[in-house]
Amino acid sequence: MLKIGQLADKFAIKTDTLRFYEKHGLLAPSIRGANGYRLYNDKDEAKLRFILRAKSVGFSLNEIHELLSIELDKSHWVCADVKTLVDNKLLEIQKKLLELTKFEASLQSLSNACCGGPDSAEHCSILEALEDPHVDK
Amino acid sequence: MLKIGQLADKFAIKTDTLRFYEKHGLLAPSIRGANGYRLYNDKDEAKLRFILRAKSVGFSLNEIHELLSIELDKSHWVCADVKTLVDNKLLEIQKKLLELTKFEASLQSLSNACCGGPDSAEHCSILEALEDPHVDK
DNA sequence: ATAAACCTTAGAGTTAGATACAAGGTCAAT
DNA sequence: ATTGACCTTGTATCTAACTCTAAGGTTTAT
Repeated sequence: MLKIGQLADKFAIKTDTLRFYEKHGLLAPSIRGANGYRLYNDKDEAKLRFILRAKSVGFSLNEIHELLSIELDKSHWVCADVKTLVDNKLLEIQKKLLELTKFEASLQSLSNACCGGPDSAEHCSILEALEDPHVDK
Repeated sequence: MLKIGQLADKFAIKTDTLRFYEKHGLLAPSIRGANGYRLYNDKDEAKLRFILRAKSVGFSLNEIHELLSIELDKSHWVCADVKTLVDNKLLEIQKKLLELTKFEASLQSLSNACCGGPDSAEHCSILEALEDPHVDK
């Protein structure tokens, strides 16, 4: 049985974060002490590990909520349900990757075009590229 | 001279966005009509184009603010100043790319491990991977 | 002249995920 | 018995970039 501070320390998070997760329906301690203190057992700890691991692969708290409702009632779900969540997330991540890759390419070409030296910025090719009314998007 | 709605339409943004940019010191119309209406001239329009183009390569509004203060007073800056902004942004984008690439790889391997079929989720390898107390991070 | 479409301001709400603060109760050690 | 570390609740704040609402004034077309 761990108190909130002990569990937080164990997973290198803040007590505030645990209360936040509780308020948002992700993880409530199984019991409270007579003094009202939150007490977390091994199952709670496993659930927290699940949450943090899901976070570490990019799931949002809302998505983790969905994952948890499956996790806690596995027999009513099938593999396809779980895989769909993962694949949707994958698509989302890939979309973001695409956008960032475009940003990267644009920035790189701006950077390459600029001398980066002590010359006045009056003819800086970066600024010119951003100004130019002929190039769009 | 364009009214706020006309300029907004021209660039496919909302009038709210233009007021927002004004409030945040990015773009104020050169003049106001006798009725108090905002009136944007060609220079304002060019500035908006600059802002939107900077946004399209990934700069935040704060960063665009910096870029604009250079753009509007070029002679007091040198290429190195501009290039530094671009290169810092580039590093930031690359850092995000790295994180998302890790997410992608993790999700992909979760997805690959799962049959995705109509079998009960009780032995779903995705859930097992997220549960497993032995694998960390 | 009246309705639709436009404009003004100030200020509140949204999303996500915390993070901080205030006012107070509890516990362990000295 | 008192200090300090811990816990409780509720509420507020933060970032970013809008987005929306309210209450009202203006323009344009019919």
